[in-house]
Amino acid sequence: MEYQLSFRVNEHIYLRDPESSELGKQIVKNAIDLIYDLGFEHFTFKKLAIKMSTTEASIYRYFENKHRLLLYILNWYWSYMEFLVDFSLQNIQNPNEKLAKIIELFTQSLPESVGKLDYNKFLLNQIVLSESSKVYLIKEVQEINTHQVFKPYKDLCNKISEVILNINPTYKYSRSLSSTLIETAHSQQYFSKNLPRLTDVADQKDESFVFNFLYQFVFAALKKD
Amino acid sequence: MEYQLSFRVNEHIYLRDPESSELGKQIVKNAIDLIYDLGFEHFTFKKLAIKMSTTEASIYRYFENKHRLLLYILNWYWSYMEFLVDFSLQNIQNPNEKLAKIIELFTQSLPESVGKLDYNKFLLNQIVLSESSKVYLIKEVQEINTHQVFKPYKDLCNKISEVILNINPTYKYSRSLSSTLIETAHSQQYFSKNLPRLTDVADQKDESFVFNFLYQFVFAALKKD
DNA sequence: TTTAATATAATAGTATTACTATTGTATAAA
DNA sequence: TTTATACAATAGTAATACTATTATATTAAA
Repeated sequence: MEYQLSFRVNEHIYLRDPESSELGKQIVKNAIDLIYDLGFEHFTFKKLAIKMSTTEASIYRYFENKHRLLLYILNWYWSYMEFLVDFSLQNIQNPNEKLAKIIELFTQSLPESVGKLDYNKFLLNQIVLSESSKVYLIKEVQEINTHQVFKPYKDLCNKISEVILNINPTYKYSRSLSSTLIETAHSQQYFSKNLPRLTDVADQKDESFVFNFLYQFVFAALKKD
Repeated sequence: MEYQLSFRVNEHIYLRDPESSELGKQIVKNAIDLIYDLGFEHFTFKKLAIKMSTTEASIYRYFENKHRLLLYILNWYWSYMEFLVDFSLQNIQNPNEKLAKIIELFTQSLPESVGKLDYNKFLLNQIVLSESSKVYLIKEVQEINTHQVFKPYKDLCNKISEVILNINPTYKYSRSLSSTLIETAHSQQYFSKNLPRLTDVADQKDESFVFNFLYQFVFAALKKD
């Protein structure tokens, strides 16, 4: 049995739903490839249009600007990760095991086995590591936040935070620890690869380093005295 | 007694040393103000030139592009923070107290009492919160890293990592914990202000929230079993 | 089955941004 | 007094971001 995964994305993010047409889907798919190749700063709608043999103006009918397109991809990623958390925690009762599983999801490559995506999981994961914080580290953050465009991120943190409170109901920083878990998973993976002296990774190919680091400090933080 | 603080910045970052002329100093000082006002994405050399009543071309004689200018400011910030760590740990013997002091430095407003700067400490601190990660989350990171442009950040982490190893000599992640401390201090302060649902902050004006959160988890991570 | 309405994307622009080659002027050295 | 050279301004070009308008295809109505 093979199934396709798809998520509804907040309609304030796009001008026209990219899921509603073949061109729209291709825009998102090709954008992931091209942002991976060029980095977000060098990525432009013109280059994307050339890659897809369409025109800039056609892409502008779907997204106001490249930031919105990145935000769309991240909303998609956060929704997907929340699904993956739900999916992976099925039939696990022990909350400690649950949290360990969550840390694994954010530090290892995304599982190929769980559902089929329209997008390349590896590339999606890579651009999340380098580009995700650029969707909220902007002057307009407060303004676009009123349109709930970060809701999937907050929902994801909430879900993790529930598991945390299950382990230690008196812990006062369950949401901050959740967002720190996610942000640190990303930054330490990025540092391991690009600025390893900011980490203690021995072998840059070692996928388990960030898992081990996060596992140690997240569980230490939750230990009751 | 009042003294002026100044740091040597890696010469690969600029075309002409901004410390070497009045115009150069003004470029950096005004850039901090304008990046704070507009955000890095909307900041351009043209706007900076108009603000300073000079020309774009004159600014280009100092910095190759706006990213290099931001990198210059961050190098300055990292050097300043390393100085502040050194300064603040004087006469503290207890390594636990030392680390508490370090967390305080990264989570409270920068102390006005320590030395005079050419730059506005408050604005410098604010743009670090929102813009600092943009200096390394770029496609060219590996290439510019070969010129040691991130050395002040690595030195700063090393210094913190020494204090950590003083507390727990067998802890295996002293550098990762240091970079996580700094990155988390920044991201949680940013979230507290702009996306509070990603944190557990009660009152957005509460400066001690991020300190308390970080203090709890850093010391928990270092506890020996 | 013809006409009208709608949806879609392409053409063809403009304004802004990023960057550079060249020129002009002031100061210092020969 | 002439010659360097240091510096910043003028005056550009190329790329990027964005938009108004037009063309075409499809669907719906008469």
